[in-house]
Amino acid sequence: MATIYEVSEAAGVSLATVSRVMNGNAKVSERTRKKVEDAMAKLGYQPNAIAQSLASNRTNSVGLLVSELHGSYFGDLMSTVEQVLKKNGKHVVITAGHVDETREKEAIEFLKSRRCDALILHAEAVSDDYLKSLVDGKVPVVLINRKIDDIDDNCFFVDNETGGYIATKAVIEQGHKHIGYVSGPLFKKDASDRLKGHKRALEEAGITFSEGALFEGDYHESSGQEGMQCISEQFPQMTALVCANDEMASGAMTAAREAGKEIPSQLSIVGFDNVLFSRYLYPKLTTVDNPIQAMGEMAAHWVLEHVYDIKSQTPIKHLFVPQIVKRDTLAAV
Amino acid sequence: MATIYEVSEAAGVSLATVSRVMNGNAKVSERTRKKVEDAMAKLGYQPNAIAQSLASNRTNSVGLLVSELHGSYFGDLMSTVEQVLKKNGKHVVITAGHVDETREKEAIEFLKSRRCDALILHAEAVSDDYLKSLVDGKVPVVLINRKIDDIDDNCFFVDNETGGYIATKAVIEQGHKHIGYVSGPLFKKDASDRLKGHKRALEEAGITFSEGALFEGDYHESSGQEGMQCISEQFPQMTALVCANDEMASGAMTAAREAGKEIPSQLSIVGFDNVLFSRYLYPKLTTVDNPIQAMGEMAAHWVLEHVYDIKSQTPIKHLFVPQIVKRDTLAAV
DNA sequence: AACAAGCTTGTAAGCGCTTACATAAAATGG
DNA sequence: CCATTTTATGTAAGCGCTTACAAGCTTGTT
Repeated sequence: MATIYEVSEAAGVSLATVSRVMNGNAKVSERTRKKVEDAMAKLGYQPNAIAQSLASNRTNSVGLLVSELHGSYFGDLMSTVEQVLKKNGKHVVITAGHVDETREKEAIEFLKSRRCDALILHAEAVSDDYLKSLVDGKVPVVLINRKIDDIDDNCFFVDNETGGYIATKAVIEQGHKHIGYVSGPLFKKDASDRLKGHKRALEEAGITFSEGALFEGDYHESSGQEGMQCISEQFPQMTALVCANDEMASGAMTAAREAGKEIPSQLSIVGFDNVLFSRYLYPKLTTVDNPIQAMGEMAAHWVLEHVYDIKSQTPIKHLFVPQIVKRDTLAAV
Repeated sequence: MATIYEVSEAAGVSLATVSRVMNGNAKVSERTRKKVEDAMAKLGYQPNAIAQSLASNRTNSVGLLVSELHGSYFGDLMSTVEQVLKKNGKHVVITAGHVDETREKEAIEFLKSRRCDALILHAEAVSDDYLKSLVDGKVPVVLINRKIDDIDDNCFFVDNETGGYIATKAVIEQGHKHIGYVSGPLFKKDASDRLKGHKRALEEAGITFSEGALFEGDYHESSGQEGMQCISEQFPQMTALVCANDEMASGAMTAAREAGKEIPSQLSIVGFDNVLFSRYLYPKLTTVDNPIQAMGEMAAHWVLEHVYDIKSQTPIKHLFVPQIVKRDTLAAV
């Protein structure tokens, strides 16, 4: 692997000059630029990014923490962030935190130790205080899908309460009165917010919430099945089921079918997130669009603007409002 | 950010000693180790991975190239590779090549410039020769889902021809004689191999292949829909459709339903890959399991063994044989 | 022709670590 | 108790770059 030294020798110029043509910033005469470029090409020279980073204190890479590397939701997030950043010559270093406090912290430490220029975090397990101190630290940090008071400017989040509200509202508008709800794990803020919205919609419509109509799942498909079974036992009059994400909605659909219920004629189902596969389901899932891609894009733009001084045309916005996506699993009672 | 120098000062020892306790390799007395560790804790010292890499010529990170950051197939791959490597203290740097020759090369150059200790590539667009020269280069490289003669030892691949064969065989065994096929883009080796297997199965059963029964798709859902429509026009007697991946199978199912055909009573469908959502589909998709996770695991183990000298218990294997997963979209004619 | 002003290039000091080598201290043996 | 080996620590030279600063060249101007 050729080094800058060999290039400088081959081109008959100093190290500094080679560095200059590499970075294209300082002024170099056409003739020497050409000489250097030829030498680089001849040697197949490839700058050592590690050495560059050490010397310049810039890595041109931003760290991205997600909970998992698989799954539509995170796939969409990673994909969007990478696209925006790559378009501007920056790179993404991705790590997974697996919704575990220790592992999230480790992942963040890793990103910091790699001297990422900025961090984009979808952190679910670490505390607000930890994140606050992180934001107060030296490396710029933004949070996705999390709102923490005092550091609102570093947060990009969707209004989950409203999301839960509109999901249930859509169901109520179809005349349903007996509505089940499969929530996510309630220690998660997004899950409890969505539930709160659900309850508000019920209340507003004069429907009393019943404990038997609620099942606390874990956002995975299987708990949607469980939830479906559990609720239909305790709350057999149910005509509609709202699920806190699409995975669980899919599980619920499977369980409903196994129980001989037709969707949507006998049971309406609404999901949340609008991940890609919700369109593949049969019937196509009515769901609440969670603008994860828009958030990822915003976060990336924030970083470009604040860290690399690359302004984008679109203004930065922090709060995203979810919208209902009506498809085929919701029908009038 | 404290440096090793400040730690050495605080602990009253030399740089070298601090480095030694950090790396835990050389011998350091209990007393000084304690002093250093205390100093580190007090200063909140965090080693600079960039500087470590430059000095040691080791990054402890392996590069992973995938085609996209979203999608079940790549999600599974990234997730598995990360898990195996992280368990052994190594990190993954992920990049996307977007099935484009230039972008794949750029992504690989990026990984090399970051001085990854090894590369795991799911490269689809670059040539065999390019990959061969890469393998002959200095940084260890393994290929996933690609077999290139002469460098078999660096390849982990599934027998796509057999996969195509067993998919079609399964259909034939159910008595079908009029079988459509939606292939992937035929410039891709896996797509053409699967088609080859399909043709072999037909031939073996004495069924003549008809051009009208074939549609060349692009592996995306929409082309499954197109394929379904196109084939049922030109080949209306079709009773079963084999698709070269699950996404297209899902699209085909949608199109079939829109055309009023019931699955599987009027039309059997078989997919390929067995991605996660194939289980969520209704009816649940019969498909060919593509052991992407197993391949990812193997590739990671290969790297651990060859680059980091960490042996695993399971022997390295290069060829993976796909298996049919019978679910609900395949019925007797 | 002499000189200032502007360009272009070179020199050298780091960036924060690792590691071969040298040296000092402790342990061993006769 | 001294010579010899072993063990613990320090010294200093890099790793491959960037970037102040200095120095050398061109110009244009008078």
